[in-house]
This record gives sequence, structure tokens and C-alpha cells, in this order.
Amino acid sequence: MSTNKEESKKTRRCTPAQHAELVDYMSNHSELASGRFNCPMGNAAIERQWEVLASLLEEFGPKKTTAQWKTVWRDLKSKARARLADLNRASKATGNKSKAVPPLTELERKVLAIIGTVCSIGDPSTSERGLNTWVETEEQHNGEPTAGPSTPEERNVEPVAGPSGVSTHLKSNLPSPFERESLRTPARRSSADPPIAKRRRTDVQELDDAVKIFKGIQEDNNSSYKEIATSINNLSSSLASNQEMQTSNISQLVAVQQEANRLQAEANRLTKEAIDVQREQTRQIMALFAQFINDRGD
DNA sequence: GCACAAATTTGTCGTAAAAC
DNA sequence: GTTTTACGACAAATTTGTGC
Repeated sequence: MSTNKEESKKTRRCTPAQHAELVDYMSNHSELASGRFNCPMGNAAIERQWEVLASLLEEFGPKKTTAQWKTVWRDLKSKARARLADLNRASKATGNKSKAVPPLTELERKVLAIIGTVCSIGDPSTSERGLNTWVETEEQHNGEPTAGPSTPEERNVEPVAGPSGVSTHLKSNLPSPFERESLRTPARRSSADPPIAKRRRTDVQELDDAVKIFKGIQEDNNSSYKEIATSINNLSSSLASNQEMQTSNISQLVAVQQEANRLQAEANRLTKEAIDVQREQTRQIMALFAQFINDRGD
């Protein structure tokens, strides 16, 4: 269009690369995605992270302030949640389904993996929502598999390609950063949600959930310990082989040094013999010279 | 420790503008 | 012209500070 970008009310739109980079960054910085740092000066740390992110995203498209990127992230989350809610509604809809809801995009799935899905489809522990979704089913709460769909295809949602190295809610039983946060502080209630009293879990359920989460963390720790043990074994064996190499090298060096010493000793011996021969020759020359002088004096 | 108010954060919705 | 996105307004929830 002919409108001046500088004077226009709205900034230029983000590029897909910027969205992808933003989501990628969030997947690796859960504390930023959840907006909470568990350390002193947490807000300052968050602000610094946003500034870092803003400068990073600057390379992929139009420049924005940290406030604008916060809005972009907020809208991304909101949109992803809305899309998942639509999908869920469509999957539960009865009658003539004239309007098909398109599946989630890669970006939306990543966003949902980062933020968790409870706020989009409701808390499965509350039956009034009646959502037999594939995310966090009774399997987690009772340890029993549900009768609902078991494959992603059956659930009308493709498997989530979660962030690398991050245990996402959709990939494991561990809660996402958002849900971990929600264990400490109750999730924000949307205007469409039922009253708090209905949503509130019982203490027993809370404890049960906490135990399950701790078990998950424990399993994660155990697998980490195994990895560490394997790494230590690998390290020690490589150190041993290095030591072996060093030992064999030292043996060679010692042999060479011994040979050198032997040669040096032989050289010393020959030098001493030469000196002795030279001394004897000098002594004989001096004797002949003295004889010559005596003969001349006579 | 509790109650209250103010400040801050976060999610939703509607609308204008950019992009197609 | 339609779709998508940025952004402001608003509401709800949380956090923080203060007084008792």
C-alpha cells in the first residue's frame, strides 16, 4: 500500500521466520514463556531476556519493541488456545458437520506444547467440561488407560514435535512450565470458564497429582543419573586408553634416552682413550725433544 | 497471621490496518 | 474483497505493600 510505514498506526507484520524463532526461543526458555523467574531480580531477568529475544528476532524481519513482542507472544498463545478449543468442540460436535476445522499448524502445536493445554480444553479432572481429549486423560490421574482415542489420528490432532531437549506436556507426563506454575498458583479463570468452586480440585486429587509429578521428576532424575554414569564410564575408559598411550610413549622415550645415554658413554670412553693416546704421544715427543737438546749441548 | 487496597500481570474480545 | 494480524480496552487473577 501507499501508506507510510513509519507514520502508520500499526507496525509491519511479523514474518513466519520471526514467529518460528519466537516459539523456538520460548521452548528453550520456559521461565520467559511462563513469565516467572524463580530467583531474585526475576523481573529484571525477564526484561533482559525479552531484550535479547527482540534483538534476535530483529534479524528475521521488522523490528519491534519488547512490549510489542510480548503482545505478539500473548496473541500467539491466545490464538493457539482458541484453535485447540475449536478443534475440540468440532470433535465433540453432533449432527451434520458441514464445517470442517483444519488441523493445528506446526507453530500452534509448538505453542501449545510450551504453554500446556489445560486452559484451552479445560481441566480434565473436572468432569463438567466433559472433554475426553487425548491430552492429560484419566490415565494420569488414576493410572488407568481411558476408553477414549489412543492415536493422534483418532484424536484428530497430529503428534506434537516438541522442543528439543524439553519435556513438554504433550510428550511426557511431566507438566509444562505453565502447568508447573499452575500447581503453585491457580490458573487464571477465563470468562467462559465455570465458577471457581466447580473447578477446584479436592485436596486428595491435588496430592495425587503432586505425587505423580514427583514420580515423573524422579524418573527423569533416574534416567539423568544413568546418562551421567554412562558418560563417566566413557570418560574413564577414554582416560585409561589415553594413559595407556602415554605409558607406551613414555616407554619408547625411555628406550631412546637409554640408547642416547649408552652412545654418550661410548663417546666419552673413546674421547678418554684419544686423550690418553695424545698424552702418551706428547710425553714421547717431549722425551725425544729433551734428548735432542742434550745431544746439542754436548 | 489476616484483611484490605493498590499495582501488576494475563487472557479475551472487538476493531482497524496490513497482507494476500 | 477476504483473511490475518496488531493493538487497545476491559475484566479477572495474582502479587505486593500496609496496617492491625
